[in-house]
Amino acid sequence: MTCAIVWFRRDLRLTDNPALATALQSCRTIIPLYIHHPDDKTPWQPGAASRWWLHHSLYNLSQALRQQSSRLVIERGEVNVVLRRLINKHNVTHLFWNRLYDPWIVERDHVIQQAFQSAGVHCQCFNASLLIEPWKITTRSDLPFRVFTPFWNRCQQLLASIDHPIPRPDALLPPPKGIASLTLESLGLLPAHTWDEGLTSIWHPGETGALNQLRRFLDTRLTQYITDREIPGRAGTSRLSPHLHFGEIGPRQILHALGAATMGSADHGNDSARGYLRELGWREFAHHLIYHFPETHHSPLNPNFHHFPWSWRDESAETLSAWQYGETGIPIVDAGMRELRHTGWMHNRVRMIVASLLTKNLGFHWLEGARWFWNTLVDANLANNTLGWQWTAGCGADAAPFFRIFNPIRQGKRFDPKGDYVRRWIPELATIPDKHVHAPWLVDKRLLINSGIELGKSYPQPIIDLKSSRQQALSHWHRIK
DNA sequence: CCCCTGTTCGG
DNA sequence: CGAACAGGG
Repeated sequence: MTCAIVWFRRDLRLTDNPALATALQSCRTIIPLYIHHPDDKTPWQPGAASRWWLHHSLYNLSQALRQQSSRLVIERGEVNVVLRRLINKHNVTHLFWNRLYDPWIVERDHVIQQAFQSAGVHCQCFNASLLIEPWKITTRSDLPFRVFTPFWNRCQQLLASIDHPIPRPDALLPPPKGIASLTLESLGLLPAHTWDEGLTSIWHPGETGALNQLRRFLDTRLTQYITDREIPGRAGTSRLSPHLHFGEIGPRQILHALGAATMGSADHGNDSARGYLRELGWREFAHHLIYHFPETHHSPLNPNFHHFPWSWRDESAETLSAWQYGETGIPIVDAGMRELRHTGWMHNRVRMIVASLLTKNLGFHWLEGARWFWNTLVDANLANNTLGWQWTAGCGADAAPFFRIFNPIRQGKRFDPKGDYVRRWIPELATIPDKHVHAPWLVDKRLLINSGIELGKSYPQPIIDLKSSRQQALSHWHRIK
C-alpha cells in the first residue's frame, strides 16, 4: 500500500502540476498538504496583500480538491517536523513537490530531501514554475547569464523542446480516512480590519481565476499588447503576475496557449505574442539570477555599488511616507503608489518611474522601496522584486545604467498623454488641462485656481526638485564610477 | 524599457 | 522655432 504526500507550496493548481501527476501515477492514497510556517527565518515574510491572496488561493484549491473527493490538509509549524509527523502517522512512502528558487527554500528543500530519502521515503521534486530552470543554461564560458538579451536568445532556442502542460487530472485519490487538518481561517492570513475591499473587487485568486484571466487576456488584449502594454491608463497587460507567483498557472500553460492563440494570425499579433513572451522571459531571467546570485536580494550584483553612498539625502520618515502613500506632489508617481495601495498591484512602467524617483531623486536605498513593494504587492516575488529594484537602482548586472534617471514629467507625457491614469488615482487633478496634468506646480496660479486646485491644500507641492536632485545623484555616482 | 544639451536642418 | 539627431552622463 503506497501513500504519497503532495506538498503544495507555491504551485496552487491541479493542471500541469507534475508533483501531483506523478503521485497519481505511482500511489494509491494521496495527502494534498499545505504547511504554513510563519516563523521561517526569512527576512522576507509575506506581507498583508500577499497573505490575503494566499488565503483565497488556498480556499480555491481546497474547493477544487473537494470536488474530486479529496481535500486539502492544512498544517502549521516547522516543515520538517510536520512532514515527519505525517509520514510516520500515515505510513507515507512517497513525498512529491515542485521546486522553488528562493535561496533559503533551495537550501531547506535540499536538507529535507536528504533526510527523508535516507529514512526510506521516496522523495522527488519537479519543475512547475519555470520554462527553463536556472541550471539548464549557461553562457559560452559556462557561467550564469548576467545579461538579458543573450539569456533570452538562448532560452528561445529551447522553447520548442519544452514539455506540453500536463492535463488536469480527471480523478484524484482520497486522503487517508479521518486525517486531521487545521481550518484555513485558523492560519489568520486575512487582515484584521477590512482594507481589502479594493482587492476583492478586482482580483480572483485561485486556479479558476488564473485560467479565466489568461483566457480573457488572450481573447481580448493580446493583439494590442505590443502597443498597449506601456500605457498604464489602459488595461493592456496580462495581470497574471500574482497568479504566476502562487503557481495557480504555470508558464508552460501560457506558452502553450499563446502558441495556439497566435497560430496563423497576422504579423502584428505575432509581435504581440513575442513581446508578451519576452516579459515571461524577464521572469525567467529574474529566477536565473536569484538562483545563481542568492545574495542579491539584499546586496548589489554589481560590486561597484557595494560602497555606494545610498541614502544621500534627508532619509526622513516623512519623505519616505510621502512616497509610500502617494503624496509626493508628482502626479504619475502618486497615481502609481495609490494604485498599489488600493489594488495591491502597479503597472510595470509606473513601477520603474516610482522606483527611479525613490532611489535617484529622493536618495533612498533601493531596499527601502523593495520592502514597501514586498509588503503591498499581491504579486510580491523575491526574484522579480530583486531584479526590478536592482535594475532601476542601476546596481544589477544588466541594469539600467545609473545615469538613466527617469524624468516623471516626461514619462507621464509619453505614456499617459491625456492623464487618464493620473486622474483615475488622483481625482483632485480631474479638472486640470491635459497638458499640465503631469506638472501642476509649473502652471500659472490663476489657471490652477480656475481648475479648483490649490497646491499645498488639495494636492501637495512637489517634495523634491527634479533637476537639482538629479544632479546630486549623478555626482554621487561619479565617485564610484 | 533614459535624459539632457547642443547642434543642425527645414520651414 | 520645432523636429531630428549626436554625444555623453
